[in-house]
Amino acid sequence: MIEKVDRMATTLLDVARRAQVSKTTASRVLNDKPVIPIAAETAARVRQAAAELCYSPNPAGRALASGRSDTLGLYCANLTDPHFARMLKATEAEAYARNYHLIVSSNLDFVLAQGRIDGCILLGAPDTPGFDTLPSSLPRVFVYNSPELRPNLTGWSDEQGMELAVDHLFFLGHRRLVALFCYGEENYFPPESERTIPCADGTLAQHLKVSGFRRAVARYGVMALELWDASRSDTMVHGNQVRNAYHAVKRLLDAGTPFTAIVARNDFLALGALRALREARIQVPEEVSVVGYTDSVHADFADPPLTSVRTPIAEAGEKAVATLVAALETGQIETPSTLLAASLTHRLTCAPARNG
Amino acid sequence: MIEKVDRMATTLLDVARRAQVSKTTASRVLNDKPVIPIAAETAARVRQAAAELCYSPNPAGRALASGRSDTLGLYCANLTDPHFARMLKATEAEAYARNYHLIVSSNLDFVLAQGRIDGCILLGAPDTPGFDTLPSSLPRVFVYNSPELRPNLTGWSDEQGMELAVDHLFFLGHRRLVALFCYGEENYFPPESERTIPCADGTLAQHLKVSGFRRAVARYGVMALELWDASRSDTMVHGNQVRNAYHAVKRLLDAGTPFTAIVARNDFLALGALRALREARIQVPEEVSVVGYTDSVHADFADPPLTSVRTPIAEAGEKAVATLVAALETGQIETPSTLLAASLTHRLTCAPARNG
DNA sequence: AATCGATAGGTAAACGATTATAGCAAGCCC
DNA sequence: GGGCTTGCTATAATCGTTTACCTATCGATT
Repeated sequence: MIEKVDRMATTLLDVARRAQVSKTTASRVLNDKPVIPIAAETAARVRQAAAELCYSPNPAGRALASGRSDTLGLYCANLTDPHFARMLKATEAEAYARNYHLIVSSNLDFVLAQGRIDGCILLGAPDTPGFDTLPSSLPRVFVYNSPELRPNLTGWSDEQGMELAVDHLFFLGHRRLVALFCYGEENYFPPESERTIPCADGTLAQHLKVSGFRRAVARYGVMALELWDASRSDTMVHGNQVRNAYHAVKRLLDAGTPFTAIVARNDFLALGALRALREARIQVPEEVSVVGYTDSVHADFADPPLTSVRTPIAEAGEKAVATLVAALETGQIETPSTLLAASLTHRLTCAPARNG
Repeated sequence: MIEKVDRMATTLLDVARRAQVSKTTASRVLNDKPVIPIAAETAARVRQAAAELCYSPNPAGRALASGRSDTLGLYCANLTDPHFARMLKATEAEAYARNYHLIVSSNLDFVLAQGRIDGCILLGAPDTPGFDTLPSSLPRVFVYNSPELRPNLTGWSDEQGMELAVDHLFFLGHRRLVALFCYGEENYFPPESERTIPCADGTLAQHLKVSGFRRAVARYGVMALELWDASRSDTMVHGNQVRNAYHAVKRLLDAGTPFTAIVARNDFLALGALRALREARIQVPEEVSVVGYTDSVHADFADPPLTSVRTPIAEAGEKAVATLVAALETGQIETPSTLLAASLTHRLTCAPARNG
């Protein structure tokens, strides 16, 4: 049996009594809402009483009366994703800086329960399963990779990110590039219709990266080989991706195909490539340059440390909070959209091409 | 200006009206609390009305009236710690399985605000700064490494974990062990008084690991060398730890000191050791075995994949939820304590000793 | 016919805030 | 001195629930 605990928490009434004023006055002082002027001396008395009693308002009472909770919801299907972890800290800090709280959950119902939050940040595209239950009056920001502006979006373009990688290699003199993607059978080049791979979180896994790579390659007119390895991009078994990429690159080397740089669709594939190169005694970056994608925790501990495209997910989280708060304070439901730029984290796997 | 949005949410009263009963009856049906018998036909009518209106109770109203929120708080100072991420998922799942919600935050005030949660799980020892503000009536579970049972603890012993590593190596025939710790100058052996290194989160960083190592080593009578590298254990600059361990092991090899296995205080130090061994063309595990600690995400992607002591943090999270829920349902404030066992995740860096 | 014990369900008072509205002085003008 | 500001404070309704307590009906028993 759960008993009603006698919490004996100090309430607004306690504060008011101690300060010899009414609840109204106490509330107004503490919320600093000078709709009506309040004598400085009175205000000081209230504040002191609150401090002495260690008063902190009951969130439930406040939410019920005011209709808002000063809380933002952050939904992410997979809380253990390190990519998400990077966003989390920045987002929370930004929310607190703006005097909002943040609820983090992978349970959509919880996040969206009536009145628990004033607005929400959702990792994933608007057509993610479950997002259709969003109350229409709830301000929202979707955070995901998108090549173009969409309603209520704060995101970045993986197309631009991939172009960045190719740009960098091109300017280092590389003219023979290999791209590592994952899909279907090795070296299987999927038809157009198959290139859009939906992820579990509703985002499109890599077709933006593919098109970004191709666009950049076409612009510079460099030679490019796409290696499609056997692991699905949406499998969570990253170890498999490392292994598959290792084998793909190994075979490429055995075949004697000439190339001076590798661009990978994610850091796991890049890790596999590094392993194959090391085994073949090919120096990175002196002989071959490698660029990963995502700038995950693994990039830093690769040997040598991996240069990687950094998706601006932390910045997206901050921006999403700012956007949401602005909307709430102006009473808007629709939020303006933003596209942030991916950047490149330079480590030790890129160098000028030798025979460039 | 924030305006009071006309949320038009369906309320209990709407349900009651539609089902032609009073709020009381509707509430009783929906909460399934048969303190008073209710006609099956009436209950069905209420449930149907609720379903038709997509009713979901307002958490604020419920919390205010009942004095509880069916929500547990999970506090962790650093949400981006991958070690914590591993716990998070399991904890959330366990909470939902028991019909509780989970609020995750690195903001203690938020977690502890009056009435927001019914109980809390706190990562860190009870003497962590800030924990002294916990309301005395709030059931709590501390999750941290402890060598012995303490009040309100759900944890594990790093002493036991370290012994496990030594056990394993001993049974594989290893008799000359090297332990990698981090503190002070390299090869500096700190006096007893300095061995207790408090971490940012209030836990004791490694003295349990040191004593666990020594105890096991003494039991088996094997040769042991402790390498204390220059990086502080509480620095978040893991890259430095990798580098320092690399240099420490490199120097050890250059000096020709004989050993057949390395035990590291964490996976970063083990990564550095692997690097030094590889550079010296020493085969792992054929010539030297290596055991890491924490079983972090990096262990899986090390080359070769690193055998590592797995701290039961995910299990601790689950257990903490179970403990807390049990306490809440019996109206207790104190929670029983549990010590879970660390285990060993076998990968590819351990093999029988050659000259064992 | 009065009483009683179930059973089924309603009334109304909390819970802790916010906030519209009313109230009360004092000062000022004509 | 009546009316109108201006400056402050109090009363009371409200938010959406839960829950202690009360009422009504009905058949069975005294």
